[in-house]
Amino acid sequence: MSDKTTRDRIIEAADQLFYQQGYEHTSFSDIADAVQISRGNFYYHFKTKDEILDAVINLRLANTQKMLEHWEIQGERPADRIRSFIHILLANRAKIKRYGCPVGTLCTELAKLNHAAQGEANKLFTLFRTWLRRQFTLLGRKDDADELAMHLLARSQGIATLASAFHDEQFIRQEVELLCDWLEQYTEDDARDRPDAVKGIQRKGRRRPKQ
Amino acid sequence: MSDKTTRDRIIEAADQLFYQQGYEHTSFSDIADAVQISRGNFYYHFKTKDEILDAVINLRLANTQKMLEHWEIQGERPADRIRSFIHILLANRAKIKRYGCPVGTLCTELAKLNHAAQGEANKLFTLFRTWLRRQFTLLGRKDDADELAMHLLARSQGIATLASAFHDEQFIRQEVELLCDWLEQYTEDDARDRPDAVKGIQRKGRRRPKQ
DNA sequence: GTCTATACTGAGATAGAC
DNA sequence: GTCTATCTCAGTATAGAC
Repeated sequence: MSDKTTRDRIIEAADQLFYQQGYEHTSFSDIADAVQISRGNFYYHFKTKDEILDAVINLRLANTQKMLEHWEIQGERPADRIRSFIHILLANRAKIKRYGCPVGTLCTELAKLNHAAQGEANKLFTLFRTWLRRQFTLLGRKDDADELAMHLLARSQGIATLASAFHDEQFIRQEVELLCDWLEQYTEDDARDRPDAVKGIQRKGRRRPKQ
Repeated sequence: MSDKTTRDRIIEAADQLFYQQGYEHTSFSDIADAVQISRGNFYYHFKTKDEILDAVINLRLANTQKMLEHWEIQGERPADRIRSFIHILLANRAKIKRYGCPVGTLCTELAKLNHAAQGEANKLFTLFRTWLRRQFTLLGRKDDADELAMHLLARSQGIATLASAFHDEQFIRQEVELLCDWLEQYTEDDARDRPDAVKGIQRKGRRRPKQ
């Protein structure tokens, strides 16, 4: 179909704008301008703003799914896969510093608006949660896999929120290192080789120079 | 002054509404309705929406300052004071579950809007950061007091974000306990008495039943 | 399938009566 | 100090020409 292109371009533009400006603060005109179509034409593709939001969430769900599958294939051991998750904080640090986490900020905004799409947006979190839970289960933590998954998700969210508020990329690096240290204690093989790594999340007296 | 009452009532109503609905999503009518005054009267007290936002932020700054001073007086040891901070997550868990953290969600929203008051709102975070840094310094961690303060702030933010997304109060309890465990390793006196408490943020194999 | 024109709504903001 | 009336403007949404 030829209209598929325009529709997809609208969704992608909305995706970007919702992330950068927030859902409510993004108007039809903003999206129409970005895609270089008229506002009238816009309504041929989407009748309401909620419809666009649904489409954007579905796009994000699909992309996230793909990413998780890619990590699953690429990472041999579960610990490597979890590290892939932790490292998106580094890979996206510039955007996170500017706009926060795309998942967290959307869910937070929709929660305040008490928007009908809240449940859909939260599926993004659930996708990560389920995937992480599986990885921790594979690590032999089947009893507390979900707690660990939620803990890691929460840590990531907090890092994104503060990095954004303080416009501080270095903080992301700092906390990612702490997360990797934290992960080590659950990596059985590594733990056997380096028993002192289990000691704690934060090594006492540690101090890295600002770069 | 007799107008002080009305003005203060406006600020307090705006404070609540900005927290519950978000800044942008709260209209003049919403606030006017809450205070039971007409929109016209409203403009006698505040010329623009930004002015109300400033007033709300200043109110929050003052209240936060008072709370921190209270904790400072009430808590004998720095560790007790830091625990006071951690425990607001529990005390406010119902609201956090529904609306997230008042500081975090406001800063996140203003960042997306690229609003002029961003800097003012971030002072709320700075207030906590500076206070926590001092407590950790008093705990003898002067080299990494700021890192620890930021770490704790980030953990709190993440907890609030996920508790809100998943509407899960139990998660708050769970993570607060982890935070208290984490704090123990920096509590010198406690550490001397219970050397195993330093081992790690999360005790392996631990599993609490859901309550 | 794309465009223009236009209606409707609510929000921010002002003027001026009481 | 409080009110009503009114203005402007942007955002959502629709109808219909091409």
